[in-house]
Amino acid sequence: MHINSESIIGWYQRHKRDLPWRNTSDPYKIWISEIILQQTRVNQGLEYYLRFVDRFPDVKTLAAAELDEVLRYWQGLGYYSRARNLHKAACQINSMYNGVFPDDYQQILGLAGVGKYTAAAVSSLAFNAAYAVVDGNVYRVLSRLFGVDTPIDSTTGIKEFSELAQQFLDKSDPGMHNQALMEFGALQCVPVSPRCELCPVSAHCVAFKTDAVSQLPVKTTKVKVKNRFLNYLYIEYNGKTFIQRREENDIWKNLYEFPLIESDKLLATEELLSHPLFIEIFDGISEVVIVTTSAVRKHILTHRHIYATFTTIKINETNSYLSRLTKVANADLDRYAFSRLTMLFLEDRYKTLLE
DNA sequence: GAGGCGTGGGA
DNA sequence: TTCCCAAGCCT
Repeated sequence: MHINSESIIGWYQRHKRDLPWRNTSDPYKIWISEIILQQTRVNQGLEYYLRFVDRFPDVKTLAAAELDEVLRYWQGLGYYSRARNLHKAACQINSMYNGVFPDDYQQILGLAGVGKYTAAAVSSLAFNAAYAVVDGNVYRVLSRLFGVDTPIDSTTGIKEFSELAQQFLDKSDPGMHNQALMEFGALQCVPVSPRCELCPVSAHCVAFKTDAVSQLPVKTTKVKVKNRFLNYLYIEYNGKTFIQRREENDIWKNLYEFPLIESDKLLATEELLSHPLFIEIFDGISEVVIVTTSAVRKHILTHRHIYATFTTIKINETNSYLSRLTKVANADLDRYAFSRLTMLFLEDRYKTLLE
């Protein structure tokens, strides 16, 4: 290997952003930041990080909290399994390591929600252990620098890049090396139209010299988008409404939502009213008034297109079905974690009420 | 090992 | 508009 990371580390020290998790050696806070930053940009995660560590400053505080509250702090950030696993891992650390964050790579790797990337990041950044991180940035930087066109999402690609990253690692300062490589990928060696004329290693970059920068890294799989149709029932009952907690292994698990009728296509109002579940939900209630049905909301996820409606329904009595749900005053809805889709509906509704 | 899991931003 | 993505992990 005829190039090392020295000039990338130099670039990092000149260009790095001042971020809160870079001003601490607390493995707990470094861990929290790494989980938040999974598949998430710094700008999106920064405020969440600050609020989260303010409310849950250490392992014991996090482990002692209710999952519902942890999810409240995660609301809107996405990939909610991260929050569930953070809570689970805090409990693991409590019971297995007396609340002291482990300093060993294998032990860190054993925590819920921690894979090879996060274990390498936390052990190198907090304990300077010699493990190279391999994240999306590193794939991109290494594939271009060394001209590797093995697909990064293939079994051989994962192995090849993992070995390359470990060889490339500056064992004298693994934490610095890892941060430098990721920041370099995030700010300089960006996915689209990088400014190679400003790059400190372009002279050594195989992709630059062969004009292949725009074609690296190589990825094979393409996500297939499926449609889902969600018909939510926003029920008005004496200033209160009904919500339920999602418990299935599905999108938004453990978040709250309004009573839901999922269908395989868009439903006209008459189809919704005659749906067996709708009939069951309002069974025995004499006066069920359809106040309004929202326009269809298209909620775009990476792998799903969700078409959702919110039907506002007014009732003056309850029944056995509804009594099994959580009845909540409208003013108290902010105590529960909801998906962005539902939050956006609630924000629109609140604005409408003010008009 | 392929599919599932969120959200928001930029070209 | 449409596409790709952004510091992955789990099953």
